[in-house]
Amino acid sequence: MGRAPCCDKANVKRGPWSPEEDAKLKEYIDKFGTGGNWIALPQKAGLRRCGKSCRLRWLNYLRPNIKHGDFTDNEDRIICSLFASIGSRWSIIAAQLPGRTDNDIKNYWNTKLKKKLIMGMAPSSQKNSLQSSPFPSISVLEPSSITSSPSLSSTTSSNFYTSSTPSIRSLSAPYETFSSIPSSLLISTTCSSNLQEGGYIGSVQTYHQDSFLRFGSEAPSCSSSDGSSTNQNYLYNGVDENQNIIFNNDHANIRCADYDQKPYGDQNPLDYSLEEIKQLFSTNLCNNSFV
DNA sequence: AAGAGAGCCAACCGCCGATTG
DNA sequence: CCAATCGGCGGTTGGCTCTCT
Repeated sequence: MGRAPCCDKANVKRGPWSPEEDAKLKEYIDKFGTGGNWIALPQKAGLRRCGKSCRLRWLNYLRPNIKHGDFTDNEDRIICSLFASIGSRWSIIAAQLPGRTDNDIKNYWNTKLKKKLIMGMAPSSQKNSLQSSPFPSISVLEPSSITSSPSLSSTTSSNFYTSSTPSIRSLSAPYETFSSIPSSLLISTTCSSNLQEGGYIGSVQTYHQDSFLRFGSEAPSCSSSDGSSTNQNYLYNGVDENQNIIFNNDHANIRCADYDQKPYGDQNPLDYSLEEIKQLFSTNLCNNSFV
């Protein structure tokens, strides 16, 4: 037997919201907040709506800073990579895309992105990679591509997949292999580095069961307001503003944390070499020898 | 121009886990 | 400890719009 309905369906309005209802709901929440009780909210706000309907309307449409409209290539990449690693956990995926709702992402995936992938139509800059593999691969840029541009995000926002740029090398990233690693072990991972080449590696995000494993800092800051930047900044934070891991010389200082247990921003950055990152995404990962 | 089909997306449904009394 | 309640989530649906024939 299912649970009782949350409201009297006979006495609540259903279907699309009118501008007047939107205004009422928004005005009420702006003034009083949700009060932690969606069920009681519609009555207080003077709405003949189910509390769940109010909640959905607020979260998916009325809430401030909601982003509507086309998804960017970068957002495509994040969705693809997270879907490959955790599946249809839309709320978790949405949490990585500020301004996007789980419903939006779900709709976008079901109506567009899935077809893009099936048809081999990756985000425009990454077609080559996805035509050969359902999983994104990691690209590594040579140091010159990092330091030569004041706007890191504009030059590297498309580096999650193989690129046709000659200076970019790609690494295969079989995301499903992460599931074999106990997330608790990953927190204390340490690596040394001997690599002589520099580079830049795409953002790395994955999950282990309910735990979110992430590399990089939560609020990376690698550029000053005038657009200038330094390698030192990159090294310190480990990632750029797009959560991409920065490699320079033979090191990348990145954070690695269990999202559910401790914010990754609280973890000390650890040194990883390019080789070690490669191993992260290759067979060593499957064998747990990374830890 | 009109009908059919496809695409899109807001909203609903029902289940699950957490919380509360 | 247990049942009731609620918030949150993912899957699904229905209706509107767009495109094609």
